[in-house]
Amino acid sequence: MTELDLESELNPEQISAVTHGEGPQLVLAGAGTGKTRVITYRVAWLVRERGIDPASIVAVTFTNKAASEMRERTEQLLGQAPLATFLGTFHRFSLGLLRRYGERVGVAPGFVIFDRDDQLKLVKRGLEAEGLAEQSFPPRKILAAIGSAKNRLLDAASYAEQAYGFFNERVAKVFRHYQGELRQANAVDFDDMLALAVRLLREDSTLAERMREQIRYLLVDEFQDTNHAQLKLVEKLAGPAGNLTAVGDEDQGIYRWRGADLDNILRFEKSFPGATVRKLERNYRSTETILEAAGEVVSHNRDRRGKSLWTDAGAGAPITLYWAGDEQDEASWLIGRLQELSRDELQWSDMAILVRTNAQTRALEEELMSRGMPYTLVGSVRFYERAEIKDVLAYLRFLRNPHDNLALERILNQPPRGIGPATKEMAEQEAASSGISFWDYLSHSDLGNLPARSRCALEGFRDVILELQRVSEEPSLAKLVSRVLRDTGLFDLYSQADEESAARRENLQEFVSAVEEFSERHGKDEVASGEALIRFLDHVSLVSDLDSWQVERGVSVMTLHSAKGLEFPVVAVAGLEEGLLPHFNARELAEDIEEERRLLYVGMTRAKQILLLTSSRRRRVAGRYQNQEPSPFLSEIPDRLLDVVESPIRLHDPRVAGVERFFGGSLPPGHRVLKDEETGVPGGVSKGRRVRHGTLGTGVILEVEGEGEDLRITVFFDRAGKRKLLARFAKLELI
DNA sequence: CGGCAATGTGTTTTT
DNA sequence: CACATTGCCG
Repeated sequence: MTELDLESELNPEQISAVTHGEGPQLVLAGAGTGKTRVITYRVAWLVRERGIDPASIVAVTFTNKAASEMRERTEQLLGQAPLATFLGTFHRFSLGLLRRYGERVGVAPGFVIFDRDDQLKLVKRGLEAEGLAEQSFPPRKILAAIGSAKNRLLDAASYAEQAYGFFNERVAKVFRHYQGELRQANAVDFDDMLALAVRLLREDSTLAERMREQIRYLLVDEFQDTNHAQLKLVEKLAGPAGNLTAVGDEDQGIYRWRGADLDNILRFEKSFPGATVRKLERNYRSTETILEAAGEVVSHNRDRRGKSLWTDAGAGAPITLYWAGDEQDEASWLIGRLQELSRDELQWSDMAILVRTNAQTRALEEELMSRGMPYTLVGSVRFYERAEIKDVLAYLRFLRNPHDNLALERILNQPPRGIGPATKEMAEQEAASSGISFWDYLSHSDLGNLPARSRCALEGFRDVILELQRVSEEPSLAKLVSRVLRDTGLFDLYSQADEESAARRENLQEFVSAVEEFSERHGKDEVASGEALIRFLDHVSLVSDLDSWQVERGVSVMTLHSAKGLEFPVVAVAGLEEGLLPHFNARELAEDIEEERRLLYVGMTRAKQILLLTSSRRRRVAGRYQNQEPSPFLSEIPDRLLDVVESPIRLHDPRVAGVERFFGGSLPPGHRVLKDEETGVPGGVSKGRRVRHGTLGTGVILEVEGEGEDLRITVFFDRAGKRKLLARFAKLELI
């Protein structure tokens, strides 16, 4: 057993946070200041030095990955395993509560969790039922409104009460419908998990009291990303004077769009009066240059308490900013640069490329592939969201909960077994006229009223399910899954030799392995298969791709959001352009722009030694080339910290810069860009190009100076000789 | 009923 | 450009 040596392992600020006594404390921990360390040491200290029962400590993190890291490190510190402390996400915690006491808030045991696709389907059905067109009421928008209502702890009824205006009143109707269907299916959505947990604790004060007594110390990580429901949950569990340690950094709040409320951290003392507030400002991760640049950027935000990070790591290398021609050029320079760096002592796994949107990863991936460099793409194609996997999951969900009619709908004719829309419609009618559910009708009626063909198809489906239900009584989850794959014909669906089929087969096999691994880790003998099935389905709903990601193979490519909490010796943030970062959809509200700035801040502060930034003049967006302006955030980085590299392509290859670029994004009236086939050379205003002028005739470009409105072009006209023209006025046509 | 083709559409981040 | 949805035909 190792000694807990705080003095030599922690700095004074960290020590006071770790050894904080009773009452709430907020630890404002800047990027790289060792907040994980504080949490793990605090848990270890409470157990070791204070003799606190580990089971009475609850530590909530934002991702499962963070939780398992903390578990590992804490167990290491204590030299014992496994710890009885709850260490997991808000959602996992809430789900645990609901699995035990859910009946008190209206969810029957065995309820399932609807994913985003299910949610959208419910919204669409609600729209249809209310006679609303998807065009004027985009399902995603409706769903966002419902989600945000739930985050604010409004149920359908109270939402309807306060909904004003045309749009919101319709949302309220869809919301009511949506919630009704959830209940009918005995299902909850993601936001329900939190909202119902809060409701449970509000309505059952005895339970709340018991929980508060049991949880003697509550620790919450990434507090800046908590939403209203999560704050209320924390308040319920800790009590106003409770032993809460909240750790967070308002400069790293990047989940506003998901309901996160920065006020939770900015006005912490309002929720927890008398709280001690500490700051961790000593950074152990990055160089001075990186810290200063990132600090300058984020200092432009208004919504912050403000802190200044420092390090004694020394200045380090300057930040390199590359002005790329287009996204291929960007990828090629960036990855070339990484290749150069790998000749030093750096490994591929020491490097990460961070982007704002998943779409940006394409060009990067192509470049990495073509150079044969090892890389891992994080999170773009989620395993459990692949169609073939969702099919199996739908069967499992339905077996566990026959009220899950979304799952039923999915599997009814998958694989195709002759149950088309017409058959489905008829059977639904029959079920409805008998006043029973669709499945009850299928399993308990003789289907005599249906045409023979439909009847046979439905009976086939019924028999498959009934047989599988028998299998699911047996204890082995893995066996059930393979039976599902075999008996339903799902696996045979992909028996062809083509690549896609093979990939899907592999995925299904991987799924079976995942089930086996899960069963082994969760003691397969102890629980009945039904219980195991619930646990597995919960697990699937709660894990993300990032959770299983390890810095193992190659360069990591991921979104800025996924990068939170990680660090790499070399970090590149690509696509620093207006419209991407800050993102187009976040350009209106000051709060949204500040969040985009924080996103860049998060990205920059992931870097330990080397930070690369790129900004492209041109980018393919939805298949069309678009001219891009540099991100305004770039000008917030002091010049002296930047090494600027200009794409060589721009200097001599007008293909990339493009004529639009020279005209500041739009061509003057009367001008057009000739198609490449028309000129033989891809269009662009550059030296040597021939042009035609309305009155001066044809000529050749000698010089191009200035930009945008000030763009001046010197042309040697065949008839009129040398003339300097302001491109804004002169009607020049490239020929 | 099922598969395919053509058409049209929209583009963020995810526990 | 990629995806989803729609419409058509076997």
